[in-house]
Amino acid sequence: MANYEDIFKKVVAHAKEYGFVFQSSEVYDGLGAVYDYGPYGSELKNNIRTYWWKSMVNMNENIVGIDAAIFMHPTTWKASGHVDAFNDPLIDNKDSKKRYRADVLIEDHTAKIENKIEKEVKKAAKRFGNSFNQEQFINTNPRVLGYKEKISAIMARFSKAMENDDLADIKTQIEELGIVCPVSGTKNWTNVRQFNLMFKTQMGSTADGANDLYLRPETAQGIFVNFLNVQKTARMKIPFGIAQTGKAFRNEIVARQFIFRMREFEQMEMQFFVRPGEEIQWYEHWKDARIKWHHSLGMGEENYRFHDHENLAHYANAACDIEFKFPFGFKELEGIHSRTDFDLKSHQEHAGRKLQYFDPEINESYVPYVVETSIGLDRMFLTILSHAYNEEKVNGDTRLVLNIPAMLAPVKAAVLPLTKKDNMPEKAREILKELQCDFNCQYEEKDSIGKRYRRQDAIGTPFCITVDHQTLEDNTVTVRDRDTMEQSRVSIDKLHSIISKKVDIKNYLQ
RNA sequence: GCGAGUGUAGCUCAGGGGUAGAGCAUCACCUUGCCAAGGUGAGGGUCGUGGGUUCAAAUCCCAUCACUCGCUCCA
Repeated sequence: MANYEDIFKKVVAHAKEYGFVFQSSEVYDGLGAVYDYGPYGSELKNNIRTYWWKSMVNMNENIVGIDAAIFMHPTTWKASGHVDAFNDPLIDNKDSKKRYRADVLIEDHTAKIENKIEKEVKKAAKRFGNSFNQEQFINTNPRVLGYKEKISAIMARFSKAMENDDLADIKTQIEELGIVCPVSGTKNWTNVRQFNLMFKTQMGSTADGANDLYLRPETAQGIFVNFLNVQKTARMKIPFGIAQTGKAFRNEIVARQFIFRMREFEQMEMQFFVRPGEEIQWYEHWKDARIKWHHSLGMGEENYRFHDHENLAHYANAACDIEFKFPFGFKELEGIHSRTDFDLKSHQEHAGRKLQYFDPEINESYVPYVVETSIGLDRMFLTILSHAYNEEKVNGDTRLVLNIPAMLAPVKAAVLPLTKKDNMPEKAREILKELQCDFNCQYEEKDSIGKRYRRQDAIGTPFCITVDHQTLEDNTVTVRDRDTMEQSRVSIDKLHSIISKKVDIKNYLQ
């Protein structure tokens, strides 16, 4: 395991050293859980996005794309459930290190008092036998009344504190009630804090009169609110899908594992709208289609697995993850969820507008069910980078190579004059010019040829094209393969097709 | 938020009270010319930040910040 961690460390260091990923705002000591993509990183990221887009949107005639804004009407997040689900006041016990929802602690406490009432009732029932009038007892017994008063006093104070955002009072209340941690049994509590999943900001240039907005925590809602727009304008018939890539933001509590978990990240999502009752069949369809997409990259089928969700979210009736074997273990890479009609229905209610589809085949209107595929672009990036990173032994020496799927490689070919003399640089630049238009290429003349090969290996360039003396005579060059290190001599006019053959997306899309 | 660790050159690290070091990398020139590490030279750091102790602090003390790991959290 330590070995895996070492490899992961090396991957992270490599990502920085070779301009793939930098820590955000590094000159200011960094910003937690935020990263920037460098020259090669941004190329790789673009290539991954393009591959996804082509295979999802361009290769499926019933899927179209959109690009929705990051800002959305605040009610969107009420409808999606994000506002309510993440307003919980949280408190930690310093001894057990356990975190609790403050409202749950207080509710548990009142539940205990309720139990006491029940006990009183049972006792009384025994005592009075058949003549026992439970209702009367509860309304008159001084002890029971005392308990009830206690409960309502607690709840009243708690609600008031919540309304006023008086977190300090909630803590005081927990202390005064003598609530102890169920694990450690102590009253050693931290302050009550609220963790917001969503980033809040303001729209409007003046502070007063500005509206609170959120940076979207998921891209899906941009698709749902545009459901009718897209369906009508692109004349889509169910079943059909809407895809989009874009940034999403989450105020997570801590940062871990490099770009695996970021506050600002990019999603590649597709929401597929289907007839109610057919969602599970489509869910299976997309599970299959998506795992095939992953396998198409040739990074080892054994490195992927499905993980079915046991606890389904409020909106889902089936859900699974595709997990990839990262250096730190199998982790979620993509989610496939059958989201039912929850989202569209909820928007329908909150917006007061019908979000329905008239299905001419069955002559009926309904709110479509949705099957979602949602993959993290940054996670996909990490998948590729960590899988591609290899240290090979070559003649007692270590070769560091990124075996990135050729189609995704940031640079497809490097054109290298063997020496800086005898017109070789000029010839090499001629070749570069020829290839540049179709492939991202590099020209390099510094250092020994071997050194240049290794530098290209380190950024995952599939081809190195070397111009030598013979080139000037017969227009042939050597082409060196990244993965095998083998060289072959080919004529310059074959270069285009040799590179194409390996890097064309067509070879990967089935 | 708790606990632990780390912060010295672009990278990896050494140094441990007395005016900053190595290797690699970078740049220039020379040399070589098909798989890294040839030669000569150069640039680059007030040792995370602030304060304290001291004649003197990168070094000791305190605080603080950032990062890493574990816990917590992660529709």
